[in-house]
Amino acid sequence: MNKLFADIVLPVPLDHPFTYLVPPTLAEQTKIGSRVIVPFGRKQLTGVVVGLSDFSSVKGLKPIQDVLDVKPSFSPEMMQLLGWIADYYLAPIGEVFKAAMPMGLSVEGKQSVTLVAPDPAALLNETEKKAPQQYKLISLLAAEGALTIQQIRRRGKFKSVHAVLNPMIERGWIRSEVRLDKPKAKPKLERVATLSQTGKSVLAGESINITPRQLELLRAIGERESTTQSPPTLRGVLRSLRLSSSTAKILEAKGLILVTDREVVRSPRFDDYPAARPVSLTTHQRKALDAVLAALESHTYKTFLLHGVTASGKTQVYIEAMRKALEYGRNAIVLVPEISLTPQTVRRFKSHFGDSVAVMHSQMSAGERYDAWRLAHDGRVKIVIGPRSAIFAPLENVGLIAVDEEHEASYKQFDSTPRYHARDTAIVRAHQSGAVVILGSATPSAESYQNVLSGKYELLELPERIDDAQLPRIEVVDMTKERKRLFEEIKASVKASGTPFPKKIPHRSISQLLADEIRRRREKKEGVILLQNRRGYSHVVECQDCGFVEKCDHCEVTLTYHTTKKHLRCHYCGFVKRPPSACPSCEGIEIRFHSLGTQQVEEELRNVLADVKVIRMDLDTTSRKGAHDRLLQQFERGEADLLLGTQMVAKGLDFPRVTLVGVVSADTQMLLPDFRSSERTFQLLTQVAGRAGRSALAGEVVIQTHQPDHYSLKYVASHDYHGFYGEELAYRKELDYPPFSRIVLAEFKGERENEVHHHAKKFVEMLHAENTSPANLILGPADAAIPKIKKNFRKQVIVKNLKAIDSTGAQLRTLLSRARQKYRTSPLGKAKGVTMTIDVDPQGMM
DNA sequence: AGCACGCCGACT
DNA sequence: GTCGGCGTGCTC
Repeated sequence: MNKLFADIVLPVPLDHPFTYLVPPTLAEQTKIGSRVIVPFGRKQLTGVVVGLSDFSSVKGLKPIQDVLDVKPSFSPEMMQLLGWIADYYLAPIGEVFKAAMPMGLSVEGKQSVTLVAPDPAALLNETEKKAPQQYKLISLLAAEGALTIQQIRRRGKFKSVHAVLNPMIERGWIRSEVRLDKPKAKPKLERVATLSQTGKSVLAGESINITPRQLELLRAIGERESTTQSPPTLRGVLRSLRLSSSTAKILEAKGLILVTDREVVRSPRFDDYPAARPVSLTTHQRKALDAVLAALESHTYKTFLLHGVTASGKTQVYIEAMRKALEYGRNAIVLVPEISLTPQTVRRFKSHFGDSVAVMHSQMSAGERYDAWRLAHDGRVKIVIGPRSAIFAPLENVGLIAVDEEHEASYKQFDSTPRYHARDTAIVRAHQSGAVVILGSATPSAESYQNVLSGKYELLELPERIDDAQLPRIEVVDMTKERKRLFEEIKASVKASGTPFPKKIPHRSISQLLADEIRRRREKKEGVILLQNRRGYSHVVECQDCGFVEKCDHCEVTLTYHTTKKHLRCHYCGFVKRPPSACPSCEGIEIRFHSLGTQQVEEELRNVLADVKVIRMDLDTTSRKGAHDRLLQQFERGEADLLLGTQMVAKGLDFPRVTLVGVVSADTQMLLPDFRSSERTFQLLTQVAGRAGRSALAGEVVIQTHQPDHYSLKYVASHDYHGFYGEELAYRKELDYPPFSRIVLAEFKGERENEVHHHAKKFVEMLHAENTSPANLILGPADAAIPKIKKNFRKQVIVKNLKAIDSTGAQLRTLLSRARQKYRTSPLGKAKGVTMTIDVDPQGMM
């Protein structure tokens, strides 16, 4: 039976595929999973065939224009995975496909018109008086040649381009066609030369009419071909013999050589990798590896959570597991957070697996990314390493997926559809291909830890650092006491000198202890890393005397201060409270918002420690390309005493000379109005503490805070991961937060606040109207934690879904897709000025 | 999402 | 009179 119709998904925000006719000439090539070019409206788009059938009830179908793939870009398994993403994350299927394609794999075309009338001058005369619009268009086209509709509209200010254009196209004055844009990435080709049969005979001695230079070239090609086992590039041979291409042309014309194109893989500068030195595993590594190997052997799905303290050698476990997977003839994917995909990391994998590894990186050019994708697609590499999007690597038969630093929020795409989580997608992908997953982290997420407790994952632990390095000693400094001490000092000096008591006690962000410790490292020429996590926008009010912070009665998250309305508000449920004039806990009146940036800390450091050499690393100093690496190298060479920075100094850095890590304020992270703030604090502090004492030198960590009794600090100080998660999970369960519930965040954005609020409120009503399940709790609308960004007001609605009642989340997705459908088809959905986005499993609630 | 069509106010 | 605003509906 002939398959005459193809269902095709297109990169438009519509949930359904479109049906096209399959012309007989393309019937052979049109396969499920292949990219095709189809007319869509007035444009041409690249779509993907997701189904073929011999029947369609839709009338007026258009034919497929062209098929781009010989081998389908998307395997059935990949399409199934993308279908899961579309369904779970409530994303249009076409946009999911687009996200899974490397940039440049899709081609687009726009309608473009040219003047084809034989005598334009006559036409201009004819139209000048009676059809000024036509006159304008003709003169435009006569001057510019071919133009797209968009270009015409921009230059000519026509009311309707088509109204003017169409009659002229009908009369044959103008020709219209859809021109495909140049593809953004193509395989790079080089010309290579091989000897033909006659060529070989000539070299063997057969006489022929040939000049000495031609013979020289022929010999060189034959020689290189036999020594390197592959034909040499024409360019290379010609250049080394100082011959021009004309000589080669003559040889080709005489039929002595064959010149063909060969694909060159653009490889981004990772070619210089050292060969791996054999590594002996620690007993803990060995034990963890053995468990993974056993699972690999059974060829069935299984997920491990590899909890290894900082510098415990998790990567080596991935590497050995990958080696085994490859031995079984299977392929592997390694996911790493964007920021840790450094040349260093890549070289590590390359040194073990050489050219079997392809790297995907967002900083690579479109061509490089395209090549990496094709290497995987064509089966020319066995391993793909990359950030989030590498989970879409077109490898077949994936047997192992390693997700390094699995707790990292950057695995969640939050700024564009589809808002998918790469770690969770990895689990689904592994499930469908019977693969083993290793989730590695020094500070696993609460979600993964809970999955261990419930028996979904198996826990593997690396409790010791390699090379006998010790975990650092951690000290928590109470900044409230520090302030009292300062107060006493001032009092004493006032008494002694008789100067008047200052109106305000100066704010100090560096404690006595931290300053002393920094001085000691300077003397010993050891390195110091200082973390100041700037979160200037978090309008959290904190009592400077006792550290008291107001929390929401219902949500247990920090309340945010709204400058305009002068009140405290919860951005989960909308709860409002008046700000206290005096601290409810200690009756102190020194209540302030903290938001000290790295720059101010740097200034204070210079005051406290004379001529201290500081390298500051934050968005300001690392925005230029390469600045990041340059600063780190300076620090490594010992050109500065101290590296001061935001989050970016917390992760992955490995400087043996660093023996002190200071955290200027743990509170900036801890008091963020987010149910994950404690977890993030624990993770960040554990990670940054891990930068200290990575060699024989013992490390020390100083954490400054106004909340010295907070449980996240307590467990960081004692390196007690299990203790922390015991307490954290109890709190999450109590308040029905993930992992005991699912959360969906619907955000409304727009320039007019009341309009935005109206939309959010209506959406809440629709949710209530559609909801039939007690598993779904609807909260809001409420202001987002950052209520206004770039002129846009932000309101949010939260739906919590209790896993205890709705284990699969099906009821949640049903509710949301129904309510969204209702919203979209209502007048609100079509209104401009307010946009809604839906984020399933959001990582940040800011 | 784009994009075109269509129906209303403010200007030469 | 027209220019240009953005509401509305569609894309196989």
